Amino acid sequence: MCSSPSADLTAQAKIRNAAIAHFARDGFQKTNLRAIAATAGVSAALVIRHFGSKDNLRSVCDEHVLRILVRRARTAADLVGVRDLSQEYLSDAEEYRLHVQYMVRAIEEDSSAATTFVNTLVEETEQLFRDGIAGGSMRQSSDVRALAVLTVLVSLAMLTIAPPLTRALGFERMGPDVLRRIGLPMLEIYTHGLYADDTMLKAAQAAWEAQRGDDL
Amino acid sequence: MCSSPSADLTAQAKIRNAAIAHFARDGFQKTNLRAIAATAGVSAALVIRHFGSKDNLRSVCDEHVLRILVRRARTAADLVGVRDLSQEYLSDAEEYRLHVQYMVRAIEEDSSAATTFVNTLVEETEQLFRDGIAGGSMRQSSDVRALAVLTVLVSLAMLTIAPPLTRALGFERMGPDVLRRIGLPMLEIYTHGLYADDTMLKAAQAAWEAQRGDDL
DNA sequence: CACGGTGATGAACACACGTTTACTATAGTA
DNA sequence: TACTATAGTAAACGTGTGTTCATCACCGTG
Repeated sequence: MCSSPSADLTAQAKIRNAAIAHFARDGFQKTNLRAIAATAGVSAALVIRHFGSKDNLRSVCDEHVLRILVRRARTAADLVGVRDLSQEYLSDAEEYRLHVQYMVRAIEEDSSAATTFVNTLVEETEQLFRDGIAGGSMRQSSDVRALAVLTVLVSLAMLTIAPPLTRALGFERMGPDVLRRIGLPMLEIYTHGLYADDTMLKAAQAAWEAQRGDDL
Repeated sequence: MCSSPSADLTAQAKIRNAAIAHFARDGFQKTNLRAIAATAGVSAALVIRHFGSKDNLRSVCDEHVLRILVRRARTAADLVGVRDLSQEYLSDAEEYRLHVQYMVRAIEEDSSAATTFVNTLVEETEQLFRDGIAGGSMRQSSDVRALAVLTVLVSLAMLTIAPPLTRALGFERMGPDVLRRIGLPMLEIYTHGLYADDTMLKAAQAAWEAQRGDDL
């Protein structure tokens, strides 16, 4: 694929890829142009020359990653939630992980690309759920849209577990092993649930009803 | 409580509270000392005078928030995952939300306080699960530790849903309404599961087994 | 009153970093 | 060859920001 370290790409592409890597790993703020230029093997001035400004470079990276991920999301929409994302993740580790990481950073910073990406995921997931419910492979839900948002949220959270969480699992760094370890319980919950009965659910429903009464 | 805007606290406390608010809202990098000083109603130099450096100010804030949250986590450990955290969240909105937000930022930046906080939560949750399983209120699990990490992860993710996700739900900003809307599906999943049968689980187990074979 | 010690300040310093500028080199082309 | 466009660079500039410095303004105490 195009994951070759620094092939004979155009300088623009090399800079863009370096920027994506840095933004994904360290965030937009912490990354400085000179670092991007260094990994791209060019001068800092050239970055500006080609992209105008750091902000515009971010926009270009946003669009680039967004296009790749959305295409992938659409083609891979034959399985649900954890399964599709984590399978993708496990299959093409490096590049995919980078792009997902990038997009999560974008979500944290609330860029417009993030909105598009999230909306696509949610839309795709919701449709998947409606089909699954109609087809009988999934349980009925009181709020399919909220369910879709929730599963997207959980999937994204799982794919980018923060270091403290991974260490709590006994791993040093995030990786396929971590995902396998934590994906199984997720699927168990998705198939069997977590509680033995519905007392928690009933209690929460009651509490929230009562509180809604208080509020208004 | 101590949530009075700018009572006759000592200057140190005012600065610390202002710093916590800014760090939680904008992150450590983006907030500058002069902004903190402004909301605290003092000069930037005084911040340094009292705390030595911005980094040390962060450490003090870390410990402060950590102490409060850990105490709260221990006393509130009578319910599980979503329930306890979100109930807490809904009951004492402002301050608690601020502290949770702060800690999530700390987790993102992998500070030592975040590690302590996460470990406490996971430990507490795991014990809760073991008790629940023994007592019959919760289902058996193949990996209780991973389950604990997962539920902590999900709870934290839910409490800090990013703007794009909340907008996908039709809300403008995160708040109690969002939490109620997304908490119910979470509890439904926790009690009934998501899938109608265990084909997904079986398939994933098989796929991961096969892939493990490939890897080694 | 004098006088240290403490809380507080504005101005200046130092550095990091995004950006600009002046300049070089290479290559296609009339 | 001369000209223009393109790709590239090093060095300088300007700004934001963490930090230091010299200096007040108190205030309790001898």
